[in-house]
Amino acid sequence: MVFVNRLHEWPESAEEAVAIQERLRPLVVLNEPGPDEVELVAGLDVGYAKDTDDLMAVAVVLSASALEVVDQAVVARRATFPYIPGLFAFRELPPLVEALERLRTTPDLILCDGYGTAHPRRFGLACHVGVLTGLPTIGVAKTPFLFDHDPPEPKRGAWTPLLDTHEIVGRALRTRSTVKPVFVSQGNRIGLDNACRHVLRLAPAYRLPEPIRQADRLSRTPT
DNA sequence: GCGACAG
DNA sequence: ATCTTGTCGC
Repeated sequence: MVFVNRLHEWPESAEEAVAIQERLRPLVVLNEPGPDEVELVAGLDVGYAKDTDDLMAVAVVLSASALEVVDQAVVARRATFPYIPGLFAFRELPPLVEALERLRTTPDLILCDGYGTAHPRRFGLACHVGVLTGLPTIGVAKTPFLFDHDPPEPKRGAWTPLLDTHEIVGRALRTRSTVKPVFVSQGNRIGLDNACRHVLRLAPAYRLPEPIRQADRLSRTPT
C-alpha cells in the first residue's frame, strides 16, 4: 500500500494550479542518490476514452527481477481538470492517487509517464507524485517538451543531456538501438545517473520501461 | 498577437 | 491522449 499525503486540494483554475506547483516545488528532494537495488517498481499511466472526459488511471507493480506484474489497481473516473501543457498533472493525479492507495504492495520506486524536473517550473507529474507519496520517482516521457537535445548515438544505452538553455533538466536516453529515445528526468529522491540506470534496466526489450508499458496496456482495457 | 506545448 | 493497415527492417 502507498500512503498519499492528503493535505492538499485540487485546483479549480490554472492560476491556482500554478500556485500549488510553486508551493510544493521546494519539497522535492533532488540530492539523494536513490536506491541502488529495487525489488518492486510501480508504473503509472492514464488512458482516455475517445469522445468523453472519461479516463482510466492505472498503477501496476512489477518485480524488478522478473519484470512480472505482482499488483495492480485500476480507477475509472471523469476528468476534473482540462489538459493544459505544464499543468497536465492536475488532470491525471486525482485518479492516479486513488489507484496508488488501492495497491496492496509498497513499491521502492515509481515510474511516471511524463516529466519530472523537465518542466517549465521544474515540477512535472513525477515530482508531484514524489512529493505526495514521499517515494523515489522518475519521469519517463515519449517526446521532448520545451527542451533541446542532440540525438544520442544510435545504440542502446547512449544518451545526451536535455537542456533548458544551459541548465540540464534530464536526458534523452536510447533504450533500443536505432529507436527514438525516451526522455528521463528526476522526480523525487533519486539522481539523474541512477534514474537512467534503472530505466535502462527496466527496458530490456521495448522502448518504454516495462512498468509503464504494463500500465499503458491496462489503461486501454475497455471497462 | 499567434502558435507551440508532457498526456 | 485518440483516430488507424500494412509494411519495412533487424
